[in-house]
Amino acid sequence: MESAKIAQNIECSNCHKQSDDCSKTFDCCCKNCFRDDNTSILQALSKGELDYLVEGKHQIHYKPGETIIKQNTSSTYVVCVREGLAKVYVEGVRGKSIIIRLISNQDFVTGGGLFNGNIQKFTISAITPVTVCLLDSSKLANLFSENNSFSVELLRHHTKQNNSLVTKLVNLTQKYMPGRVADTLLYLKNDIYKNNTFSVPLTRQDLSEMSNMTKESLVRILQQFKTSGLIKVSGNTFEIIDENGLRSISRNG
Amino acid sequence: MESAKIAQNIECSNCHKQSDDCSKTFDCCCKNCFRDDNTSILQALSKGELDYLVEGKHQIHYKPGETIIKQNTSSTYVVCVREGLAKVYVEGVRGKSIIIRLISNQDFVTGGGLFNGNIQKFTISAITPVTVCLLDSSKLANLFSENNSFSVELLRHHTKQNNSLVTKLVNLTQKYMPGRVADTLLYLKNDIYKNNTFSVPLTRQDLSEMSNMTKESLVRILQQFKTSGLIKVSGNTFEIIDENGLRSISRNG
DNA sequence: GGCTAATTGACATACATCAATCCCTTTATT
DNA sequence: AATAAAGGGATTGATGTATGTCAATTAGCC
Repeated sequence: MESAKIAQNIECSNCHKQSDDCSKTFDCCCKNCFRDDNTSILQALSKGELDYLVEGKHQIHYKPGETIIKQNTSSTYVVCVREGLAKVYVEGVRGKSIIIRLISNQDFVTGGGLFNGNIQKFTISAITPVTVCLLDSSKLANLFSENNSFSVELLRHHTKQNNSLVTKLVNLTQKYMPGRVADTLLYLKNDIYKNNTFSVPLTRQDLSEMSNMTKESLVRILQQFKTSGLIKVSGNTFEIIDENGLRSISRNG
Repeated sequence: MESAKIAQNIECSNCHKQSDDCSKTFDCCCKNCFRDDNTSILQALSKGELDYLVEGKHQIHYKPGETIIKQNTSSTYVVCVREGLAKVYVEGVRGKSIIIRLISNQDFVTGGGLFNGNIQKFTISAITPVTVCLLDSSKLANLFSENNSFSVELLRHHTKQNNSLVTKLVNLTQKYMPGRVADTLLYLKNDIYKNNTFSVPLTRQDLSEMSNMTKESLVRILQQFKTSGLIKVSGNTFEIIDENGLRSISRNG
């Protein structure tokens, strides 16, 4: 153990990492926190670069329902979620919305404005109480120019987002409702909660906006899945009984 | 005019540019051709870098209907269209496809595999006879690392594609058929042909796959637009009579 | 006990499907 | 050269169905 050296720092009460930043400010949007996430594109940054990025960041708390980023407005911030759950969605025609994805700890949203006029293409709003870091996107742009492996990571991030949008396009336009609900349930199980049983802070309306249908239709499909023995539902608690069954429904549209 | 110096080169019979490349090989995927396009992301490259990229390129001809890139296969090529019209589409469930966009001269498709395992997320096939350059994507990756303004352009390109996918997602899932057909017609007029009257080499099936509906439905909507005086249609020749009318239909879904 | 969300039912409709006909171009035949 | 046959796309009509809309009821929850 090399903890001797690290232990000189006070452990942050919130994120439980050793950091001079945390120890001084008790502010958990600290450098260590960023580095902790193996999937973060910020991993490619050196300590100095991370210092530069984190300096002057804003750590903000939002209550459920509050808007973090508003679609079609200009914002020079890049959002990085520290705590809680938020939804990224597009406000479409006639008041209908599509939830693109859910974001939680360490998730990173560039919003479509990077190097492109800073106009946000999504609205992001808090579902649970949320803590986010708002990073200055011009700093990100500077790092993009200076650190090549970081820019590769950022491009990869965009490529993946691109591919997931294409998949969503196909799933939402070509599948019947059962297939779309199956996709939503599998997304929650495998990508968000990573557990067969999970309790979601989402309303039926939210779930329907993830599945591109009305809330009434969503409820009906959930009932069908319940009586077919594919899932158990009790309020906001879901249990996936037959994942292969759901997969099959998803495949056949 | 500085044509004296340039005139020492033979003019390429095909692309009508002066170029030693063209003059020797009569191969129109020449460096001059690339530089000619103001919107090309390749503009950010120096002459030497362009040489590096263009060296070893493959210029290939395709007949109508031929597949240039096949979805879900691995390919280390990046496609750059020199001549003709091709469609970029996703093959979805139950044999249905969605045409994402049409590509013609100078258009550039990275396909979703760049820095991401080289698996293509789209199928690209020729509509008219098509000439494309296939560039080695690893060379693109090298240039990405070396030339910062090029990497910025590439990221911007991805960001724009991202935003257009989001728009497509909303349009195709939330609008009624008339709104979707209006979008397709406005796309053809403003983005592809840049003219009120245009003759498309597309079948009704193609148009329907751009609008996410069956070909029968597409035909019916076109009839409605015709009798409403919004457009004139005769075979494959379209004339936009009332663009504002179409815009209004597009907005209201 | 009142508020919002969830559920259920009856009904309306946008859209797909299926089948028939039409139209136009290409190929074969006399 | 004129005509017929063939084939594929375009169009139109009749019908079925997936899904949305509207309204009423029930269930949770500060």
